[in-house]
Amino acid sequence: MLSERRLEVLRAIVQDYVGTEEPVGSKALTERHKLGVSPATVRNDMAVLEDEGYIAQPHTSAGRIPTDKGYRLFVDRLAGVKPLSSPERRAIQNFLDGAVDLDDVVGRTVRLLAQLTRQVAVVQYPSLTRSTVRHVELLALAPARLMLVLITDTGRVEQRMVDAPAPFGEAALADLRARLNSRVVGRRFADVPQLVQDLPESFETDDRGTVQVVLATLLETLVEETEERLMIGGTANLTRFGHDFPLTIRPVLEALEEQVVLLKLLGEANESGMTVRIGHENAYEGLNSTSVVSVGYGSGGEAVAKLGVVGPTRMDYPGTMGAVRAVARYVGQILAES
Amino acid sequence: MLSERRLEVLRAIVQDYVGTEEPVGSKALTERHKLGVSPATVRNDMAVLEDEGYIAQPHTSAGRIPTDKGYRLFVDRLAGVKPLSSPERRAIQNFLDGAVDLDDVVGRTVRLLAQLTRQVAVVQYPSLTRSTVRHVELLALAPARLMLVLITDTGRVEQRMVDAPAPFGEAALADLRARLNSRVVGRRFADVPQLVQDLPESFETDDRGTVQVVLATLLETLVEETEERLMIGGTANLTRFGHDFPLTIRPVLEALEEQVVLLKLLGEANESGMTVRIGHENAYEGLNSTSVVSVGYGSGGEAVAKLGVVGPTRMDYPGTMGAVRAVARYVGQILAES
DNA sequence: TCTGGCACTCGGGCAGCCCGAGTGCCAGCA
DNA sequence: TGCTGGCACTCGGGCTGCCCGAGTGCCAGA
Repeated sequence: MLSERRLEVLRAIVQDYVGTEEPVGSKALTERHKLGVSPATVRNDMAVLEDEGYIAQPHTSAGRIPTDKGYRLFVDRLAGVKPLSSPERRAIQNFLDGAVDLDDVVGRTVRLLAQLTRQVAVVQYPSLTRSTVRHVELLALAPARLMLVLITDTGRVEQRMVDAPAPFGEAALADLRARLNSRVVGRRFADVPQLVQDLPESFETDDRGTVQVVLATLLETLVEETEERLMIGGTANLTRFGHDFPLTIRPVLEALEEQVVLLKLLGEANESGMTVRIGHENAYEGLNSTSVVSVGYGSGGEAVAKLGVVGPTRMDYPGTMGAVRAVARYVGQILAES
Repeated sequence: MLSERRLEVLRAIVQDYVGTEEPVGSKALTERHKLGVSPATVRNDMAVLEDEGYIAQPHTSAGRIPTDKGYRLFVDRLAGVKPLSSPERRAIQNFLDGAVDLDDVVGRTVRLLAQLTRQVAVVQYPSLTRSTVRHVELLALAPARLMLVLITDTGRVEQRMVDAPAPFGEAALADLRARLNSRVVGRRFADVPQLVQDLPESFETDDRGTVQVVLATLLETLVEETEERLMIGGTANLTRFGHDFPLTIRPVLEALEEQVVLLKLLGEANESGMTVRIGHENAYEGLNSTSVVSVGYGSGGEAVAKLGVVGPTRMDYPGTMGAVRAVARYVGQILAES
């Protein structure tokens, strides 16, 4: 167990290093922080912290920098979440209030988050599986060509073409549309399959095939779209990464293009609370020198999707966590209103 | 007017510099290319080319590199468009054929283009203004809450919420839906405004307000969506930019996030043929050290949108142009089929 | 008009040097 | 026992001076 003062030293190291990007030495520490002890004492503390693996020296005769383990301790025990200032809060609200549709909400959120944190922002679109159905529409573009449109309570719209095995009359179409809606509107997507299971039976033999194809397409859409979409922004902030950055930045850019990786990353995050993954805690190798701060957001009490930021392990955790949390909250509000 | 041989020297310089990324000297040139003259002669030619502004020296006692003007001449007069190999063509077709919807087509296109050219790819979604209407759908989510869904011939779907000033009956809704569709289906978006102009008059006074709001929303959607959407990919290729690249890459990343800038960039491109903008020819300052190769694509003979790549001015122009042209062609085919 | 020769320039890389920040250790003191 | 001041030591970074070689421009001759 580390003494109170040693924790204080660790905190000071993290803060200084985040600020200056340079290894911090014992003397500088005592000058910038009121630790009440001499550099020599700090040196002893640092030696202990290094033994325990919380800090490291890039090379002899250099200051110390925090390790992933050090940041972890800092986040868990030494740092709170820094709330945003009220002007910032107002700015967020104003900015998000102007959104006209879901794409716009997500787009604005991603820009906002990138700007606030000066890092790369990732926002997941509200998930289909947790959403409820607001409406299902079925259009005949040609006698045997239908279009299926799915509208969610979060405003998301998905459409699919359906090629019917046989021409499908306008009456049958209206019938199917009505029955489909009466069964699924307001229900969760996850429950849809069993709700429509027996629908084909109530149709005439001629139409049954088409109904089945339509339902199959609907269910398929639900499954496919479980691979969620997401939007990223603020990649220009990657240039603030560090000196050695051509090596660091490349795998990060690659990771950001792999939506699968990002979704997995966000997916790993805790259901409700905020999650911080530091450096090697990230499963994906390319992100080993980055930290990911993510949190769920949703229209009600329940999270329908996640958002977060990706930045260097050397980041301002309290500030970033504050911004992420605040933005998630406001987006949730906006979604609830629409 | 430059002699044939001097042009040949310029071509050799461009090719070598693109390959090696290093200033090329007279001796190396004569060794790698069969120019049939001595280094001394080449030096004289180089001096002329430099006077004319086609090449430059980073510093005395270094080789020459092409200027923007040099690349321009190279593209205009010295280089053709390099056709893809037939395995490449087959690969493109196979890759694009698997697409399930418009988002997927665009997504695959962007990945494909980035991979083929090893540069940053930009693909614009098919434009609404040049598209035609396939269907307009109108749904009542609540008595005074409507949803307007617009479906284009390219498979794009746009939706908007409409708050009606007064409750709107199911009959009136069906009526409006039918009339709207009979007037605009198959017409170009640009023609829609005047086609629906007199619609409100044929409705009862009670409903007229709502009809007007719906139409207003429809027209607004057309205008708003003239700010097109686009998708980018291959940003990881930016790391291959050059040595000095932290300075170069930042403004490029910023430009790539400014959709407006990109759209303008693509928009400037020629209607039909391929357009190459080299270095300072790009209006946007951040892209002054990049070249943009863009071309229109479309389902018929007509271009409905554009796509292209952004890369360093030092790029393989013939190869890039070949890839861009080929991809545009296949995407056009795919769109025509769907 | 091309060519070979020659003197010149200058950036990059290498070796050597110094400087200073930072360390670990130790003896002394509360 | 724990903190402190002092001291010797280490080592990376930056500066200087140097050389080398690629590349140039010019010129006289074929």
